[in-house]
Amino acid sequence: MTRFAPSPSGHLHVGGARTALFCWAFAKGHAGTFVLRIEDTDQKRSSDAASIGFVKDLLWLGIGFDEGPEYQGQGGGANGPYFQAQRLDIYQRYFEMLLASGDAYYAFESADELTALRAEAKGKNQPFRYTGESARARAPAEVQRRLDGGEAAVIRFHTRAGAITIHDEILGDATLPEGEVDDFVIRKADGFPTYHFAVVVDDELMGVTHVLRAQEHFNNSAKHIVLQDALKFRRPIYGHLPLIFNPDGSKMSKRDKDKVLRKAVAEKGLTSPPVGTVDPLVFSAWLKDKNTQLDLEAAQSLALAIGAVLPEINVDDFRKSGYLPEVICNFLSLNGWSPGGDLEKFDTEFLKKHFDLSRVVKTAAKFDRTKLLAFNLDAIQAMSRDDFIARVSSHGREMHPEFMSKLTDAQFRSLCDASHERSKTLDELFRANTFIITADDALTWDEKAISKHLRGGEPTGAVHLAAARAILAGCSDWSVASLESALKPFAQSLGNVGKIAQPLRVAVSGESVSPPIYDTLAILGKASSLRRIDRCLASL
RNA sequence: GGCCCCAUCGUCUAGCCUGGUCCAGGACACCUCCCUUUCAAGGAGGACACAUGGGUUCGAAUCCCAUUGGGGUCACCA
Repeated sequence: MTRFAPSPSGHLHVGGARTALFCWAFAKGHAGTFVLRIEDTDQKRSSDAASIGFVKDLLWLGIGFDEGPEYQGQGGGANGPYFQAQRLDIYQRYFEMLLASGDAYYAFESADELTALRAEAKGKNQPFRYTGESARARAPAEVQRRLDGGEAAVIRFHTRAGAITIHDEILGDATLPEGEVDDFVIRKADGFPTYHFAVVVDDELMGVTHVLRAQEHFNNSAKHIVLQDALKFRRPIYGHLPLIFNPDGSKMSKRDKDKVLRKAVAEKGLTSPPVGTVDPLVFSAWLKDKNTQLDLEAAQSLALAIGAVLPEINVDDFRKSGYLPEVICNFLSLNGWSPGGDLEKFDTEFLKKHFDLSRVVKTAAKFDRTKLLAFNLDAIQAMSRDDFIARVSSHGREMHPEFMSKLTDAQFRSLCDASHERSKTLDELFRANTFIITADDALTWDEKAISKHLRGGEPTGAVHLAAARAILAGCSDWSVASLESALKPFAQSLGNVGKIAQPLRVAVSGESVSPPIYDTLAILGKASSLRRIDRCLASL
């Protein structure tokens, strides 16, 4: 049995997704159970209604769970509740056990006092270690009196002397010398357990046998081990997964979006937000303090307004950008694991069958979006025509409803056919072809494209365009094939086919880049194409 | 800074455990050429790595040690 145990969040980021995927694959490959547990023991961060929004990302990826919160037919189970905040009475029983055995004690230092001690240690370049001698020596009666008096107190675990060895299926064994683990807090002043305590109790009670988590948790394992021993719990088998970084080696985080925005804002010299994007007060506070983050919606509207492209961080970002869930899973698997040999492309069925801890790599990976994009392209090209149309259209209905509503079914299908082999994402076709849904009378032309392809050349592109217009006007059948046969002889008479294709392209699309020209004309239709050409000619 | 972990092309990685078949394989990116109506896509080639220094050994990418570099961690966050 494995578990994925994130803190509540509306979004799943790629690192979390990889952890979930590996936990899922490992459990499924061993006829085991995959549990989702929500670690919501931090009251400050756990109030949102959207607290488990990330579950929809999990399901989109195809990662279902056997036990956990009930959500769209997933979850349930006999070991609940699966929200830690609902398990307080359970933890309380174990606190009392440790208190009674002398393995835990009350401590009364305030957060400020501890911060000061920490700062002092830091100043001397020493690690901070809580030594609980005076607290442990306190007479039970005094402790009781202070508790009765309503004084704020935490419960700390009394870590016994001795080195602690962590067995890890991925990293091997590591031994922390005595004194590395201090008397850490297991119950906060608000009565909630800390992460360490809740994890240990829940993993035992839920029957978790294998704990796969990110490497940043490695040292925490020592704390978990001493707790398990004191509570007479079984020790799960650990596997700490290598971290995933940005290409520049920095940690991947939602802050990266703010970073990109700050840079774009600075480049544009903006001192106030574009109207209708971000509240001016929020904006100036955000500009002033580089540690603050805009919320997702604000960030997106600001990005749209200033033409910045936010980096994809969350699984949902990738979905919106038109990546395929199966490709995300495939690619994520390759960050930290490989099946060996030269095999790179595989699905989650394969992963389930072949995933094993011994082939997990020890080194951190840098997340390479370019390779992801290449994988996405490969997967799209491998789709059947009908599949592609279905998936693009479903993406379009959600992300680009206006675009979809302005195209007839036939137009959309032609556009798909013209775009299939060149689409790296499901979104590209929409972003690259807005000229199609622009009204004929509203189309504007890119100045550079006009001067190069219409005004330039000898004779000018405009002359060829006018000639082509005459030929097109005589076409009764507006299909790709007949357009081609109508235009080709003329084009060839000019020597270079580009002489006619480029002026036409610019005239009907406004830009020098579009799908193949015959497809472009066919999609627009005769009336629209001629109207655009006429307006273009008139505008010169 | 203490402690822990890690180290193969720019990137993800195979090979390492069970030294020789590795003057190190694949993929993405890159470069060149071809195709071509734009952008892509596609085709054919190419360049590119065992961090350094010591051992062990007939022989080391593979085993050992040191150095260097990178990362993690040191919360009443998870």
